[in-house]
Amino acid sequence: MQLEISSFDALLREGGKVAAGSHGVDDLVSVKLWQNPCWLSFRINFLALQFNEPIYRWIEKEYGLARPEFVVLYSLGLSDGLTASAISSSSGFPKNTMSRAIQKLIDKDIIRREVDAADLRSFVLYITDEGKRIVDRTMQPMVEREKVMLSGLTPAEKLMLSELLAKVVVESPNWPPMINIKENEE
Amino acid sequence: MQLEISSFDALLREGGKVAAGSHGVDDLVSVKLWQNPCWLSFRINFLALQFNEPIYRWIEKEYGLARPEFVVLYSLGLSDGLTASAISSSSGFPKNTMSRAIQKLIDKDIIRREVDAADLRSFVLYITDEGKRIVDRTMQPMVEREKVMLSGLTPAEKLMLSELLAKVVVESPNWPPMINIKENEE
DNA sequence: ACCGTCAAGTTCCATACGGAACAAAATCCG
DNA sequence: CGGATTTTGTTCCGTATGGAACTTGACGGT
Repeated sequence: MQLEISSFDALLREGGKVAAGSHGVDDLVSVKLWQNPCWLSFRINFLALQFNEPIYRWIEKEYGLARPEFVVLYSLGLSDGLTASAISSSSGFPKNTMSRAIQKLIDKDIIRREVDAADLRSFVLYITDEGKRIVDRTMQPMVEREKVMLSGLTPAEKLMLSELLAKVVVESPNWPPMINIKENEE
Repeated sequence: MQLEISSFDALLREGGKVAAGSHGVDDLVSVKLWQNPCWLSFRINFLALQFNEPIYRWIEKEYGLARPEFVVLYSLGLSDGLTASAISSSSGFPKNTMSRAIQKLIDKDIIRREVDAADLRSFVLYITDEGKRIVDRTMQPMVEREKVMLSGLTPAEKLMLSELLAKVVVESPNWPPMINIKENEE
């Protein structure tokens, strides 16, 4: 078990530790931040949670839409006329979950569905006026939440973060699909 | 509805677009990347998914541990002797989910529980040798997965990303708690 | 020392979730 | 063409999930 950690890896995971200090942050969070071989996944997951939890809770309360439903709606808000499978694959939710969400949205008259003449299996989804109204209303708090989350960064830092995250996302199709991992039991 | 988007906001969300191109990336992903007022949350959630989905699927298959169980185990691996509530609050899982996960881990002899003499309500959790073994075995693929995800960045960029994410996490206690959002219906 | 409040964990329960099997249509290919 | 294979979306069903109520112990104030 040569767990030999390169000093660059250590540098990576402790990146910015000195400058930051451990202000109000929870003890365990501190450990997961600075003494964690998997710094990336922790930070990403933590931040995703900090965004999702309050936002989706609020959307549920305010508009009665569960997360999968809102994902559909939001996607159509960005690009009207999508199919269920497109939304499913871009969001990571399984297609049966999307199917149910779509059904509920149709029942609520938030989206509309038309058979695709070119492919009789699939449907094209469109956002209704009611749907647009909801998207408009929810956009503000979401953008606001992001703004709050980024408020500790300078404009230059925000830009840098945006670029770096985008770069990683763009690279994602090239990643090996995490095949069964090396079965090397030595 | 003055939706006036500042040009800096536009710059932010399109950060790095030119350099990146839209190689193999899915159409909708592309839209969500570059034409999305909520660039941060999309990118964060997308990347979290890219890490979590394969890793937790593999851990489940290989060691029979569901995600909440593994979160407990991993936390104890980083810092032995925690309480359930500490793990719950640092991970974002509700405490009843943690409670069940802990029960299962105890049954499987992966962790151990002792009453805290100082506070008879709470228990202190310890990882067993079996638990340590599992953590050791899972660490490698997780670190590997992160390495793959970051493979498109230069060392300097990785360091920058690490620092920026850490900085945002450290700031999180200072964020306003997303109180009911402004109820300003004008 | 006592009572109201709070915090740690557990249990209960309705519901959402996601894997798997499925039907129907498109596509591939000899 | 015509059968095998893939793709789209739905249905079925066992299980995990998380809100709420609950139990027990700690704590703070008078």
